[in-house]
Amino acid sequence: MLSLEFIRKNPDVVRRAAELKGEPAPVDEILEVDQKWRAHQHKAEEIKAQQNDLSKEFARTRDEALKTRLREMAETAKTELALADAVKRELDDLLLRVPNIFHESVPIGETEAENVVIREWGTKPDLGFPPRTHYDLGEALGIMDFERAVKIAGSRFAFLVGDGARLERALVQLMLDVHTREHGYTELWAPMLVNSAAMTGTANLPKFADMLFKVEDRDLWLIPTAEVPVTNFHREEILDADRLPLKYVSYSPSWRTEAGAAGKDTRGFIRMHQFSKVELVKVTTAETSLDEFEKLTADAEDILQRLGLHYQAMAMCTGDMGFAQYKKYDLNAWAPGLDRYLEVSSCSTFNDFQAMRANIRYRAGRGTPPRFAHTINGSGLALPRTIDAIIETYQRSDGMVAVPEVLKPYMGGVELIGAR
RNA sequence: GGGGAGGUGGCUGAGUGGCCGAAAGCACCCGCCUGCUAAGCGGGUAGGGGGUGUAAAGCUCCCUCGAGGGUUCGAAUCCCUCCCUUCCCGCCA
Repeated sequence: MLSLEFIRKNPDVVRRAAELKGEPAPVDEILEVDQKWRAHQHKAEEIKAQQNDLSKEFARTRDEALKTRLREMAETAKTELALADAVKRELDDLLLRVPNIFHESVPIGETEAENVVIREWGTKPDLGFPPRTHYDLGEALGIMDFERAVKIAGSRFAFLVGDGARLERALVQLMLDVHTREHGYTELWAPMLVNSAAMTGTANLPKFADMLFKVEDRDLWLIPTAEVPVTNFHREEILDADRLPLKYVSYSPSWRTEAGAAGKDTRGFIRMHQFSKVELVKVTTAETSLDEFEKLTADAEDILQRLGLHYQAMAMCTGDMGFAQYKKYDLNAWAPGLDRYLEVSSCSTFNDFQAMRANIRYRAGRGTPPRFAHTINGSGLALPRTIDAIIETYQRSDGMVAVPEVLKPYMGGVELIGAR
């Protein structure tokens, strides 16, 4: 979230950012409630201070009249504090609903049409024959099964079968190996159900509850991304600055209701209720976060390059960026069969927006006050669409799919999917 | 799931109604001492918020001893509920 102090001092900056993001921001309401809260707070504190003083006096004098007066004061203080607390809760709730501001380098725009391609790697491959889609090939090769998944779970679920499942596992291994051994990330295996506080820390709550699966009768939610448990790993902590940046990589399934995506990407292995993802997370300082964000994006891109997949890196415009993000890049891999780019990674930096919610701080030096950390994350990469791009890019005219060179060590001798 | 013990600052840990936001130790910082290092000596070091400052500093007040509620003039300390840790038993991958 944005600090109350920041909103007090820069209401116009906050209003403008919200407007360009297409998000509502209760700035005026906050300023109003803030006034109210401070008045109550001040009054409550005055009574309390007086009460504390007189209470000490009573300890000495044991004066019964004073005791009666103190009893009344205690009542007054209690009601006034309760009033102040109620207003503060209202204020806190409003603060959680204010979108983040964005970095000055973010392109201004309303829709995805105004996103900007900042990099392109490789070119669209010319296969020399009409490319087929991954779902067509996947079902023909028996490595993807959507029909049976519908039977046991519903739409937007899938089975990967045989070499399909193996391909997914190989990709996870490759990504984890590269990120831990070469990019310096520490692997985390994280809880995949988290509580409301954690969800609030990463800003999935309160605004986006309808995107999440919730466990009945418990304060537990299925994670929509490992970003949630991993970013919250250091919640309520004060870190030493010389330990930063902290770099974590975590493989996990991710669950999303895909509310609001009805009718979109219903065909194929693209937009699933459950999917695997290798997620990169950094916790860093204010000074280094933009730089670390670029490096994290490069780490994700490295995987695409090793896989030999053509992709574009896009800078998201304000309107397409989202509530919590300070700056965001999407990596879109080319899928020849679908004849379109698929978003396989989304890399974001949050400034101190998440850290403030999760209360993650660091101390820059002895005797200096703690500061809120900056958090960064990005997929490195999301599995289904990466698999799609691989299948469609490495397909052959005979309907079989070649295993990319880097994956061969992980495929247990399988070099060609479909050869039996 | 049943029963016992417990949750205090960066860490260890004392504190059973006011003198406690908290002894002591460790760690760390500053200074002194020392040829250097170690030791020693002196001082300092929790977080959040309000008010007052142009800002910082400072001053001042309030809150925080797992969370919430209660008793009391007054709660780290007493009572209740919940969460968590740990031990024993039960169950089970």
